[in-house]
Amino acid sequence: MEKQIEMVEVLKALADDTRYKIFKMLLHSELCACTILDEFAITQPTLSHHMKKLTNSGLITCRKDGIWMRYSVNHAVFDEMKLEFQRLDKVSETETVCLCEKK
Amino acid sequence: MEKQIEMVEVLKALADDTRYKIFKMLLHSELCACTILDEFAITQPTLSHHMKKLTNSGLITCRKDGIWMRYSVNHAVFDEMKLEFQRLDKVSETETVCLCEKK
DNA sequence: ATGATACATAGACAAACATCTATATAGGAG
DNA sequence: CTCCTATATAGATGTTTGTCTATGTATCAT
Repeated sequence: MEKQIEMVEVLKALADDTRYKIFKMLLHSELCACTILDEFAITQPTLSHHMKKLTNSGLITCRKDGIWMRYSVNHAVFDEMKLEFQRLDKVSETETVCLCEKK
Repeated sequence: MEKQIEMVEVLKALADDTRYKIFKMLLHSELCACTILDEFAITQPTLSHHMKKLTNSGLITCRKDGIWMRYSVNHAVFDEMKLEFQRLDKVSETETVCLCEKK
């Protein structure tokens, strides 16, 4: 069964400069919060808030490792998002017709 | 030269239930504002506001046709967005290393 | 010129959001 | 148990956003 992802929630998670940059940082390596924090001019609670939005969307997962919280990309969700965009390109969904075509 | 798209701006444009649905409606047919409006329980000025966000991001284009404003997807931008996601998957950008790896 | 229709703009407002400071929690070291 | 470090939560605040009503603009038909 397919991952039922909430597209708009994932898009909202990525639709912020800071979070999009965090996402890109996590794409190729698992990082802990303090390492991510070093890259930004924000406070620790602000980062914590952003990480919550990212994990709530499903796009980012976290695991507790002693003192540290290690974050990484949930590639299943990312792949599903990309796949959804590919699908949109092909499928014609409801195919609305413009009512003003009475030229 | 490539379309220099502003990813986060495009993502912001799509990160709303109403706008995401509008985007999907426009993917396969050019539609005028009044036809789009029929599909939603919002007022005409609210739709106008959403269309502005979509067109400002570059993802949607519009052309005036007499009385009507006809909207459609700018596939160059949509393709560029998808391509960007594909690129991210491959390229390792800055490749940050976690500083807490002192296990 | 007048009226009707399609859309945009202005201004108001409540909800959501990004951010901060202060504080709580939880794990590890001594 | 105590202290330090990493992270989360609570509460406050200014900004952005989605929405509305009211009004302006532009195009077409009469």
